[in-house]
Amino acid sequence: MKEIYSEIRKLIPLENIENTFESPPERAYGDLATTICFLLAKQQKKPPFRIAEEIVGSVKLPKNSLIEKVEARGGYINFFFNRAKLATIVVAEAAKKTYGKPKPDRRRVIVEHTSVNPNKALHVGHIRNSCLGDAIVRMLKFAGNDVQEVNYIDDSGSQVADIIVGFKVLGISAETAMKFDQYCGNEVYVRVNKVYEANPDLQAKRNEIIRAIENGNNDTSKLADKVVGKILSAQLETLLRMGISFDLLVKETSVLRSKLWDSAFQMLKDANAVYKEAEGKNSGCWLLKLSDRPEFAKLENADKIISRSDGTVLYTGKDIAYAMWKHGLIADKFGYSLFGGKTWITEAGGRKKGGFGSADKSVAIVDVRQSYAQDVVAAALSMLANRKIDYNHYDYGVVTLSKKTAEQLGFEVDAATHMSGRKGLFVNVDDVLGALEKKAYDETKKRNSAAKEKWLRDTARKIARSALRYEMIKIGRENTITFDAGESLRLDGNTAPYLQYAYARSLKILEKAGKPPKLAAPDAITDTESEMVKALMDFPAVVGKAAENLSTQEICRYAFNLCSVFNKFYQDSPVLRAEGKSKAFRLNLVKAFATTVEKCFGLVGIDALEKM
RNA sequence: GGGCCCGUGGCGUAACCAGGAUCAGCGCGGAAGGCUUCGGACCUUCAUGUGCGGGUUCAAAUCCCGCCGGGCCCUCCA
Repeated sequence: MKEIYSEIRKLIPLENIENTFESPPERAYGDLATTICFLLAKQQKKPPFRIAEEIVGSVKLPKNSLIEKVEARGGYINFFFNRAKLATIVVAEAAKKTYGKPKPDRRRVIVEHTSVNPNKALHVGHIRNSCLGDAIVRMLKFAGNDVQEVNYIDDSGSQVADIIVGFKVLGISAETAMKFDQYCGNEVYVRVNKVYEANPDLQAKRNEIIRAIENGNNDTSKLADKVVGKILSAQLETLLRMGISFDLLVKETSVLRSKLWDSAFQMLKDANAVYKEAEGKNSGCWLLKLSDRPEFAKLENADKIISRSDGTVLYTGKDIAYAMWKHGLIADKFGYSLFGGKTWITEAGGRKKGGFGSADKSVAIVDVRQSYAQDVVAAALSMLANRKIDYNHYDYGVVTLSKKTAEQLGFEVDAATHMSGRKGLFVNVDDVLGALEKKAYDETKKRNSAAKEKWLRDTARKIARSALRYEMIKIGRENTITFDAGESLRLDGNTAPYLQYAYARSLKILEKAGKPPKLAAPDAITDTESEMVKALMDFPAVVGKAAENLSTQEICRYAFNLCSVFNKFYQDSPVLRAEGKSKAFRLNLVKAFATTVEKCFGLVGIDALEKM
């Protein structure tokens, strides 16, 4: 690519011209365009088209240049390359492992995602978070960052207490043949909430249980720890089925029991960031001082309660302590132990261990409804540090259920509706994956009737999870997703299987061809070949921009376009039956395609299948 | 009272942040076609669209202001 840009620079020695390149909308307008004349028009007070004409008039093309023609058109300067030469350069570049890799950013980044209350199974809303988070982890790793993938376990909140109420107070059996997270979320939690409605006094019991869990070291807290562990394992099983796992699980009880909160609270007091309310309705509470900050000043009651009048701490308070740990603003008080595989968990009795926390940057994947709470955390950090804290709330829209799907679950609604764990109005990820896997299995078997059962299952599993992941991250993060059980089972059109299929086809060609011959410039180049080259040429810019914005959507869009161009190419340009230079070129083009698609897959978490 | 997000053909989305060249792309659904083919989870063609009103600009889906619809958030829940 550099080669191309430096050629242009030689012709048109203007500053910053590299940043003004874009793809022309139509092939008749050339292969690359610059918008620099529109910028110059403002400075020079001349119409853009005149400047373009002047510049083009002064250009003298050397012989044998990569650039064959330069044209002014409506203020744009369009470059026409020798397409065969350009193709050779691009294909050679794109086949390299390093193609598209940005300059490495070595900073340590903590990405927190999923963070589902450990009292239920993951539903389709939670999985949007996990899919985004895992893709962001992948993108940051690609960019060279040292990434810690963390899941925050809110094991001291009321939702866990509700389950314990069910077991301990209502005497619901803890034995079940169901997957344990589903049993607790679908059955126990819903039942307990029904009892609350009929018998509000029971809620006092819950508050007792919450306090016992916070204090730790008693029968109730031990039971809660055990139940949480079992639910958490079941949740992680679902995530593993999605191809997602963590480096660390941070339990909220650890924030309390390790005294991390106490230290954080003391630091907040020392920094004069909090005060105790002496009178009024908030008497006895500790509040975070936000009223003098411009982003909160307009609120009616700007200051935020972080500690209750009975001395217990609110969620936001614990979140502040946790954020301080993320950024190394506080000493690491956690003990750590292994929680299966390579995943660590914070544990009161665990050992001291360096290497966690103290990141240069953190990204919290949390849905948009918590923007205010996240702003409070960020504000607290800035009050405590004398440097800029790179704390990022990555927000995204929620997932709602379509009218039809809600009705299928037995609820009467007049439109798409929010999910509710309390009411039992939700769709579990396990169920969606199950249905997707079944469908993918049938489709795969149709095409590979002789294949082994194990391979079929494995392939179906990979198709299913890729499809679900892609569905969750291919659209803009600010959009609300309306989940429809029927609609989501599609495996054609703009879906992961479409991409996987294109990839599998390309590998088949390469496999049949044997070792690809050495790349040589073809004598001529067809339109579809040229479109392939153009798509491959766009890769570095797309990845660079997507990594900078942490935009999963841009990678998805690029990958879809690339595969779609490949399918067209595949349709009208035979590779194996081509001859001589053309065959050599096409094979290398296919190879470059496969390599680039693999990178896209790696970035967003789609499985690259050789066969499907 | 304050703040955030969304509004693009029947449905779902892209382009908006960093305004530009064309039929405003694409997928689903609808209509019509394509296997003497390296795998039809594919390809080709057609129909239908920027919520409303102003402003800025040579140029607005994009920026600014005001409406109208929908969703969300703003202290002892998480």
